[in-house]
Amino acid sequence: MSTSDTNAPVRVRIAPSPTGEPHVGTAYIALFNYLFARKHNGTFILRIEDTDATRSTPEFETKVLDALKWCGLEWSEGPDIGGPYGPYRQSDRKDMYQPYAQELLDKGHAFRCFCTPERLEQMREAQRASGKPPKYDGLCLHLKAEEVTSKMAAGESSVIRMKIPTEGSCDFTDGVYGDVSIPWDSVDMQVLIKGDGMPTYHMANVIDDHLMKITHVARGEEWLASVPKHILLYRYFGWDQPTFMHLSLMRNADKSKLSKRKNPTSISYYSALGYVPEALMNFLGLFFMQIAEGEELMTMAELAEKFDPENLSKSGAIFDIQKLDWLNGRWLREKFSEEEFTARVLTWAMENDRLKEGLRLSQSRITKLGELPDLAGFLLKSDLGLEPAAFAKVKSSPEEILEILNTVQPDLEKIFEWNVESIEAELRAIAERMDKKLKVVLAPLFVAVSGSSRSLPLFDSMAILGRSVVRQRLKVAAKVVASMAGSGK
RNA sequence: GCGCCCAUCGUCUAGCGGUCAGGACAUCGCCCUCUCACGGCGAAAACACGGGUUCGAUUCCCGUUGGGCGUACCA
Repeated sequence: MSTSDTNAPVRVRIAPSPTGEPHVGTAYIALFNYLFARKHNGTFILRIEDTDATRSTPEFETKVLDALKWCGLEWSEGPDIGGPYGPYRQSDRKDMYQPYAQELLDKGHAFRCFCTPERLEQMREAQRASGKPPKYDGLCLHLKAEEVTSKMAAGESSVIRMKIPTEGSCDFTDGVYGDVSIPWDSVDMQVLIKGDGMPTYHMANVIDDHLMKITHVARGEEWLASVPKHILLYRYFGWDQPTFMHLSLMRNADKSKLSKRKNPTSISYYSALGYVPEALMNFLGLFFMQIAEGEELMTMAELAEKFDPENLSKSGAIFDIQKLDWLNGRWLREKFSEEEFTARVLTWAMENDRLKEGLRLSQSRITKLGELPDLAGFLLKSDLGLEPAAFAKVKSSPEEILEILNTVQPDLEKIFEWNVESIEAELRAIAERMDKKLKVVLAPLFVAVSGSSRSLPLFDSMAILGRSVVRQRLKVAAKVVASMAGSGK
């Protein structure tokens, strides 16, 4: 199988999907691509993968772009600045995928499938029950052309699936993992075009990478098992395939894939706490080079210099916040002049209007300016240092507080757009559902979020802090209260 | 369950047949010092297990165990 011309100019991309808070894992993969491009005098591009119309939002897209810019990872082509291979947002490319899907249909490499999600679910359930791997059973594989047209004419919803070889295996060389062999019978007949006409990741990704002349696809290890589908598509289209490089995933302390449930994963969480982007990039960059001995404090330029994509670790590294802390501290005291440091602090305090909003909310609540740190300081603190005593003024029992915290946490995750109104609406709904007065539900939240019962308005505070910081504070509070519940208040 | 992948101090790692298994973070101790940090010095701390191959395995091969990812009309 041919791969891209090794003399072609290097073009790499970061392809985030705007379906949630910008993730440090995205920054990690983006940094790799960015450094790779720099190393090879190549081009680093940004493409928005918003083919999941139900979860993607323009707000998240803006946040992703902002977060990546905050990291200092600048792209040469992207949805915000355009470029010769645009558009760079897959939803804007929707119509481009149809002819390719038709081509596969015409060549017999793909077929229409009219199975309902319900049937597919039942099918998988049955397969699982009988100990077989869940896989499309091929019901629509041999529909006659007339059947397809009549079903289409009848307005039946359909998807397009790709055909997969039944024997042998897909062998390929990964830039990180080396030779990999995956049997075809473990590969499912992947949906290429969804019922809503949008392509799936697999389809859009291959077509866009080809059209955008991407030479190296560097992405998370979670995609390794999908490579056969992608390679097969390149073959079906008769295109050269790029070089694949799968990066081991960053892990939670328990070694599972880094997730917000177990760890703060939002880039905005780290910026809110006062980590500087240089330190975060320095920290993430350390995973892409082998420092046997010597200085680990590095600027982006030094990272690019020492970057070594040839010899990457294949096992996932735990996101070690203590090492990040150490690096961040060193950046603060060694890399910044007094002036630079002061400027950074001011910029940070004003980020997201944190300080400005805090002052606005404080004005009517203080008699002396000196009360500000106590009243609004929680908006700037990285750690509340919460102790059981902080809950003294909350009338509920520790058990009830814990119940409230544990109910609120998952429900706040459901909030689509994080703002004062949506937070208030959700919390009122929770109180109603729990059949408690609003103030009863809110009382422990004031303490969890601000560290005190005397505080700024809760909904505003939560909006200013941002969902990732609030998530973490609720988690910490639950832990503190749980320890009280055990020993009596 | 099935497929793929991974495996050195608590954590990140160096090692690519012969090393007292090196460094960094964290931890602990000492020094510096008006406190706390910073900084300096030092300590403790690892080759998952079992078979091979070899004069010799952390290193190469095979198993076992453990872990991860995937198994969607999500990416």
